[in-house]
Amino acid sequence: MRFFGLVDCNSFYCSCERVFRPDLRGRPVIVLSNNDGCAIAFSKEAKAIGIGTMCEPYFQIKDKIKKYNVAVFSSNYTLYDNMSRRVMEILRDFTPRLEIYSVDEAFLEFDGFDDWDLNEYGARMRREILRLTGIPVGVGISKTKVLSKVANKIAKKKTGVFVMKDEDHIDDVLKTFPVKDIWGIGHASANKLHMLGIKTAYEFKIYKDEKLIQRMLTKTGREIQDELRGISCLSMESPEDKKNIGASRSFGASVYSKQELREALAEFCTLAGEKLRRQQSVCYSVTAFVHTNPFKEELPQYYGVGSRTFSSGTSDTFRLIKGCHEVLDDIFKLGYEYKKAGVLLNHIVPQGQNQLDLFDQQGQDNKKISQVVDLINKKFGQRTIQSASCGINQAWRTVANFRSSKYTTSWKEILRIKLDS
DNA sequence: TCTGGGGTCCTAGGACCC
DNA sequence: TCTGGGGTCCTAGGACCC
Repeated sequence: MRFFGLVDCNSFYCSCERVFRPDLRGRPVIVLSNNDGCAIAFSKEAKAIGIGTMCEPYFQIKDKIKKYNVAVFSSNYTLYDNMSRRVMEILRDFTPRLEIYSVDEAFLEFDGFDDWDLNEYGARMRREILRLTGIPVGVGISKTKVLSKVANKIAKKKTGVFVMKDEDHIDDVLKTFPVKDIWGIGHASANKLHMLGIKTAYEFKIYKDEKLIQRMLTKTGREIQDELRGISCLSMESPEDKKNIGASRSFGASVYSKQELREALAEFCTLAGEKLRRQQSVCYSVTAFVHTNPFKEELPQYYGVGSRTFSSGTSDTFRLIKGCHEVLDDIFKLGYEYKKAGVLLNHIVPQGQNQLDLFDQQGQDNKKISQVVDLINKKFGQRTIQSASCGINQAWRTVANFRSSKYTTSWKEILRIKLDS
């Protein structure tokens, strides 16, 4: 018998912050999105006082934050990525098959664990992760990935570990589990199922007209139905190279000039190019976009987008920048208040499969420069060296007023402890 | 004043080919 | 009067995830 486990860190970003700030124990904590725009992570104390709606604008909850003395943080992805890596390394000791699903979640496959007490095994995972990282996690175990997700949600409400093995037990749980909370069933699909009179996961599981489900929810929905029935359709996946790479940001201040958009696009090309080179791929085209603030309905709105194709695959930041700047020449319109811009790299293939351009004998990519730039930035920190076209002052740069330290990745920011004598 | 970012998968429909 | 059929590839858009 094969089982799937899902381990999920509780309020991951908040938990990371709290590891290095034990004084925040018991106090509500939230973490804001880029640009300090809205709240994206909440400790259970924050949820308890009614701050827990994903992407609630920060400015709309400021009163509550003050009233309840909520600790507020800007996102510190350097810290979260590093803490995530530590958690995942511990999980590797518990199964030979681990799929890192996101920064705070992983699937585990248990094949040949029939005689094991999976409840106890899950509890051990929790203890070890908490002991070694300070991060609390929930563990759900069942017959398929979708069911393990269900079990994980139950685990969080209960003791932290929940195992569903036999059919009757699973059905009992599914009878009280809303169909809209199933992994993979979003708003649109839940509404469609409601129209069929399906409200619980159990009703979905036993719904007979599979052809109708296929037509309404596509193959994805059909597979979820089978997964609820204990038939595994979704297998463990290994990390693959990204098929799309993007970099975009909202601006910290309003942007009106082409020059500033040129800087921002150059910066995003730098970020995207680094990601592309890290997976040793090249892209054949780049898309750039700029747009106004859709929330400011009283202002004229504009969304400009365009692409450039390269004669050969590239991962050269400077070529990406040049392409995006050409696009900007096409799409820029004066007189708008721009709020966001971004770049997308398309048609990505492994470096080894790059088709060189017949008429481009010496190659337009300056591989050596990119390599050296990457090396310097890795050794001395991000943006130690970069294209001057990214600008110096960068008035448009995302704001982050409540950023914590890079406790685990920077000697300069390591935690200091004062000892009273 | 102030509203995130980065991905994946699936399908329908158009373009194109023989 | 009457104008095929089958296949592949690509892309845009929808839905969903964390």
